[in-house]
Amino acid sequence: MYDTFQQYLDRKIELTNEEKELIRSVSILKKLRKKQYLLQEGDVWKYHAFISKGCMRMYAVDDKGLEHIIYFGVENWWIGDRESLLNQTPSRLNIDAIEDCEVVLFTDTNFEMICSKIPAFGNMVNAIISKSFNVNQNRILSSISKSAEEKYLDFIQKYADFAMRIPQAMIASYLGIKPETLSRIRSGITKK
Amino acid sequence: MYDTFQQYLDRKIELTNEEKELIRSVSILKKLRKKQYLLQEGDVWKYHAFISKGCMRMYAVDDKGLEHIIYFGVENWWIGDRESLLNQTPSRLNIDAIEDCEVVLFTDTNFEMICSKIPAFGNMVNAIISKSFNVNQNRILSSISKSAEEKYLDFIQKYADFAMRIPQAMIASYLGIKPETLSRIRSGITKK
DNA sequence: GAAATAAATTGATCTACATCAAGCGGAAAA
DNA sequence: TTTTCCGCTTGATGTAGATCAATTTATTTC
Repeated sequence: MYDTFQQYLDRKIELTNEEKELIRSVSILKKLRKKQYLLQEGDVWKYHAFISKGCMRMYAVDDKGLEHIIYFGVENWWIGDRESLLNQTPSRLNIDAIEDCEVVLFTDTNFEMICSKIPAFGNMVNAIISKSFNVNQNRILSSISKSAEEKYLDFIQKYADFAMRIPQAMIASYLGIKPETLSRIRSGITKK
Repeated sequence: MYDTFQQYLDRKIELTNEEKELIRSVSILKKLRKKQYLLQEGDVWKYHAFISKGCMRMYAVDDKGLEHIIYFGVENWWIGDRESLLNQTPSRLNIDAIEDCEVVLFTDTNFEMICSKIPAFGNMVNAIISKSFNVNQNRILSSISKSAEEKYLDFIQKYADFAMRIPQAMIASYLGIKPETLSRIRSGITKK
């Protein structure tokens, strides 16, 4: 279960065996069944979570009870509510498993300890955050400037490797459109 | 001109006089007239920019020539294209001055040097990036889940301190709606 | 492998927002 | 002062996407 994470690390940075062991020693392995929550609205998020297997989503539920997905994560991606973690405030978000999943968790304290003891690790983390920032900025641009069809085409191109693992209704939610609309867009595309 | 930045630093972190001097010694002061570019599409962004006076915007221009504003910055905010900076690729974005502005620039090299020589500064930068990440994530949620009117009300509440300095058409662009629509929303609100 | 449940499609209609176009008021230029 | 421009408003109409509702097609579950 830890293998995927170790391989991920090996691809990103060079570590001594002691460093590897340090990281491993504070890791927490967790399995999640499909539909199981990793984080539930109202709870305070305390971790840094690496997905070693499966597919997850992070979403908010509005006053009308509608779900709005703001993030998907699969193998080798990180997931979590950084806002709740940073401010130690109850999360307004939910994270749950779209498929049976395995995750590697680090408490924030341990994670910070690793970052400071192993600079390469800290740098890797900063790089990931920077990249995520850019991804979000591009998504904002897309959301204010593109049509539903363009957003969908961008999505399946950008996330080609896992897009087919995600139910259409969830993709629609992520794009901010209705499932019916996405269905029509798809049938429109295949006709072309 | 440098005062605003120095005061900003003093509010955020404690520095020795030597450290202050180090930072100051590599700072670049720049004045911008209204409408002047700080970054133009196609150029590679090389800096970290702090706005000490005025109001700026960052935006993309689409194939139809329409501008889409993805960010506003005022006094005490940072601005820049982190994607272009990180990858050293030509920027797809423009940054220009909405009012006459003053900015404090640091080349990326000097900025990294400061971050590593003055850990408190580096930590401050990481905190800013984390916060920006959260801001962007909230904006994504808003954009996929709220009506035009809700987005506008959120905007003027969140950015009450400078919202009135920004032309309505630009606010509309930022929200991903048309100026006519925003005008109608506003007249609808005041009637209530 | 049938029954039950959930996901996706399809049609009819509705609405929020866009588009096109004209006009107004206020600031800047001449 | 007049002229020009620009930001904003207002009206008439168009349209992308939403809503409501009925089926069909997959997936679970027993």
